[in-house]
Amino acid sequence: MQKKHSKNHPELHTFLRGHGYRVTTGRKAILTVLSDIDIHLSADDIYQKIHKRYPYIGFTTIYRTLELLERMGIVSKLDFGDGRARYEIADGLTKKPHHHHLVCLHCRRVIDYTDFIKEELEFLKRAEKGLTEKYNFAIESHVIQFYGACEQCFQRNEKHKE
Amino acid sequence: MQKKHSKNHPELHTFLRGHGYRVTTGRKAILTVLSDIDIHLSADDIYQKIHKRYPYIGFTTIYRTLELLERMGIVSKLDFGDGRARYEIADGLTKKPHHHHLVCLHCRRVIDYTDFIKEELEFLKRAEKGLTEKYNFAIESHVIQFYGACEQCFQRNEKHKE
DNA sequence: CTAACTGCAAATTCTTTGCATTAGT
DNA sequence: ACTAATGCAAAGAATTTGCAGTTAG
Repeated sequence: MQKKHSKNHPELHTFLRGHGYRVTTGRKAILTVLSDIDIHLSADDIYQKIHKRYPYIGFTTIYRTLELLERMGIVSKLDFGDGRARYEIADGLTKKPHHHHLVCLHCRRVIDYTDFIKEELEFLKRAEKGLTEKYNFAIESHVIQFYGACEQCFQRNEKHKE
Repeated sequence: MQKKHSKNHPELHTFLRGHGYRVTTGRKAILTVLSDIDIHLSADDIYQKIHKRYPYIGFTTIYRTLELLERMGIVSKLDFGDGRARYEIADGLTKKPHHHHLVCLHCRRVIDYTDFIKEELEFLKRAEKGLTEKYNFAIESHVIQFYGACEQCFQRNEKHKE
């Protein structure tokens, strides 16, 4: 159960110091939670997780840290359409492969999936090339997301129809 | 310049009455703005547009109407990542072909594009089929969106580097 | 030491809600 | 007339900001 926060993220240290930022307890703690959980977390999720061990870290620090980490490309900000942002370790900085999200509109559960990435990449490559040429738009990122009903919610709904 | 609000949306009348809802001035006005502009508008955009002619229509009505129209599949709610929702006439209820959005992260401009829809459909068809089978997830909608730098912002940025 | 960072509380912004009143049908 | 719909003002929720005190390097 014990973590080694101090030495956990040598990259973080490099990243931050390299840009003149300081490596603080709060920043390490926040990154550690994100790494350990390794799934999209809201600011509040992070607050809850950290609060036990670091009661003095407030939302201000969390939001400011997330903004910083996002700016540095270490975390990605996600939106699942429920009015609160989620954050996860950026693609490429985790062992997890590139993935996307299936968002259940009924129970708000989110399923990560890593399938069809090859097809997706093919489509993206073409689209990005074409859009860049046609609109002179330099694509930096994309969002591909599916919304619908997860198995449980779908079944529950089917039952109601009977 | 003159509009014929009253007879503008026979479909709306059918839709609403068919579900026991009433056809009110506010609802007609809001749908009319969305149809006339035919581009993603925020609640505030809509408020500004109709406020001149219908000063008594407030945000409450706008939000409630948009929610209703969305629930009925007449308008789509969009998210461009800037913390405020946009709304546009749903695909299929407008003459415009299926489209997606390029969002400039720097000036927040949004470009509609209708290219690569065939490739996209192919990819989506496969992905949806596969995801439905693998996760028993009933896909209802999807979001495909590109973020980046529009021509102007990109050039401005390049200049700074020199 | 000193600039970057933080917590706190207050402010902002978008959106939602309760309730008395108004207006479709 | 009977209810759905509305306006108003107030509440909510997520996020941001000003500022004075704290801490990393």
